Amino acid sequence: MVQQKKRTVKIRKILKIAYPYVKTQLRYRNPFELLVATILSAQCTDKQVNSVTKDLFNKLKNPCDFAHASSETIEKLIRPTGYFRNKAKNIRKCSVSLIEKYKGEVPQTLDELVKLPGGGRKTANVVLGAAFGIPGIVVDTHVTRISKRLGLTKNHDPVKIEFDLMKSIPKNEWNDFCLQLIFFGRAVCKARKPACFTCPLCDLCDFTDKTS
DNA sequence: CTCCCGATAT
DNA sequence: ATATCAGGAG
Repeated sequence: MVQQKKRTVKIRKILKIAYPYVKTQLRYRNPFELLVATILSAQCTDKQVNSVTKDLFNKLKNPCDFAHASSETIEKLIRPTGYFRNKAKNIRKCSVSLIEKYKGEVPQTLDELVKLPGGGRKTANVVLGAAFGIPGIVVDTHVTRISKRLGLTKNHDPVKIEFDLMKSIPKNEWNDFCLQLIFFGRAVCKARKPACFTCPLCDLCDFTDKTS
């Protein structure tokens, strides 16, 4: 629909003005550190991830270090991020896989990244975008919530939302657009108490908050 | 679908 | 006390 297309263009323009320079808040020095940090970021704030990765990457520097470390060692280092048993196990399996399949390097395609233990489409697209500059739609909790509120999708399935956004957003803006939604989601269009009164998109949005 | 789970905001 | 945080595996 033509109206819907124009609305999407307006939304993109306003978000670009509100968040002109977006970059992941996850701290990392190489693709492998970003991969680990992104696995740790599941159901956890970036700030909380950064608080453990400083010490974590000081002690375990590469896939080989993680592969040889015990699960207990990794668990202790990442505990504050939650889901620490699953995450420790996944990061170790992921490191083993990187060594066996890719000589310890992080692969640069979506198909290869999604097959790594502990990393799904969201993790894969974060790594592709931030570490390698390859366009990808990152569907996390913020992107899901806001896409629905703004009517950019009617779907609930993250993969369907990813493909809906791929169709309506120019490819060279996929990464920035998702990061803009995430910053916007943290500051304004929050899950719990959205700040609709100060929202720059309120005229383009039909969502009404029922919790306040 | 359920389970994993600590830290923080409300 | 409860909802939420750059989700993924079984």
